[in-house]
Amino acid sequence: MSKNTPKAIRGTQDIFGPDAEAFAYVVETFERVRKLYRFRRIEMPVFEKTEVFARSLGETTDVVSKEMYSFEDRGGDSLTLRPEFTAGIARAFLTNGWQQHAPLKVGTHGPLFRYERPQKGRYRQFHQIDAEIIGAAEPQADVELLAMADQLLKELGIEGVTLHLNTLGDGESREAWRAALIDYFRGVKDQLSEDSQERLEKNPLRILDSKDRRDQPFLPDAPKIDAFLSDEARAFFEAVTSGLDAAGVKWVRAENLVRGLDYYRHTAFEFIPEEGSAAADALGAQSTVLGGGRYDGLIENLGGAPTPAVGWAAGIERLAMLVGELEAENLDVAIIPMGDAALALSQSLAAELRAAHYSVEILATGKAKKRMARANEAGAAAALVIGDDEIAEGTVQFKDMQSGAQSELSREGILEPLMELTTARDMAFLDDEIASLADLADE
RNA sequence: GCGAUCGUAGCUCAGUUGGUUAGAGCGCCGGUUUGUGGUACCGGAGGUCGGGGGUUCGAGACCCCUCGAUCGCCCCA
Repeated sequence: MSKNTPKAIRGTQDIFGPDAEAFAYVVETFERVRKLYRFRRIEMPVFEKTEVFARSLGETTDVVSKEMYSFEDRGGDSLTLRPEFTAGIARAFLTNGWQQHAPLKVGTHGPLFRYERPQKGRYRQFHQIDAEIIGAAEPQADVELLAMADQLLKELGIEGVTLHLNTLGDGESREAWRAALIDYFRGVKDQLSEDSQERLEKNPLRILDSKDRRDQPFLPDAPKIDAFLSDEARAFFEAVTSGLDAAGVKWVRAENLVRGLDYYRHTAFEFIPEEGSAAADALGAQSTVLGGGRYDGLIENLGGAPTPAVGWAAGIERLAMLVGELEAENLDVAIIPMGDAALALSQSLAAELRAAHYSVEILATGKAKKRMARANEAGAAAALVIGDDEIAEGTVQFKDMQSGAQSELSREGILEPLMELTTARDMAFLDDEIASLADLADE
């Protein structure tokens, strides 16, 4: 590589091959599950006015105070590359009058940007899938959203990840709890870690999350949210948990789980790999694979009418790491033309076969030996060799790549054996799928 | 933003206390059949040792800076 060659920007990635297949698999699976739950697809701009995020997430959060890609456009407006989806969706809900569709279930995916120190599973341009229910105050919405997340992870074949669930209560419960936490931690302030001393002012809830050994002794006796929950908030949380049980979604209570963004109320959750599991290993220090909660105050914050909402987002790269590397699907037909006349014929043949929904690759360059090897490499079910002799006869050499058997068939005659070969291959694949689904059902 | 480790062919790595033309495996290209694969054998291409500066008679190996990756903290999906 020449030293003049430009390099990629720090924290961005170029994804190719098995990793890209895994990435696409995550998105495709999300799209499929999304439809099962009848979430509508939306597309969102990648940038917004800076205030959309500043007001939504909270000025003092790390995301807003030091991680946003903000810039002035030529008109002098301060714009920001979206660091998350929810704020922009809430803004769209208001500016487009989507109230008329409430309760609105929507899903999307795409790139997000955060100026952070890159690490495994943490990038400056990263990608998320996202699901939101806006305008639904009932716990049923939380349950449905979590059931969808749970099913998504199962469909992706991800194991060893569990739902950690907490409630932050309604606005009043949360404030009362927050005040009690500040009181409690202020009493032992000089014994806390430097980080937590700072958190005491900025975001006391986060102290509960601390991994610092100096903070640990004070955590068990810290005030619990449960003591501050209003009757409504308690009833709400009970409805969520019993709904999850009924839906067959496994969860554990995580009293210390809080979320970093200011807009969360009531339900807060994260799917986290179990300690020591392969999943935990694959993710390194980035433990949360999917997270979210209820944000009843957000839309009001942006100047709208009070509107309840719940949502979650999941990192596509992180999910892809848990999925592991995937191979591209096998090729159906490799066409190997020998000579110019044969090339022209292969192009029309390829068009016909592709119209019939067979995947086709024309291998027109290199020696026959090399091309056959490439057909094999691509996992072709069949190879069609065409040369001057075949053109004269109106035939093709049809080779079953599995058995190696080759026969000369009329051009029209290839469809039937081709269908036999590909369905045999697909049936074998389906048998495996059914077997693994049966295993899943047994659990 | 803080602390630590690392950076040699496309990939995974080896390069002894600094010393002549920097190596291996896999991959790639070619040959052993001028139109045929998965094995075997033979041959070949490919690296300004992340970049810049310094120490030295001499540096891939030592020092400094820089860029990047990885690990932990922080944060978060």
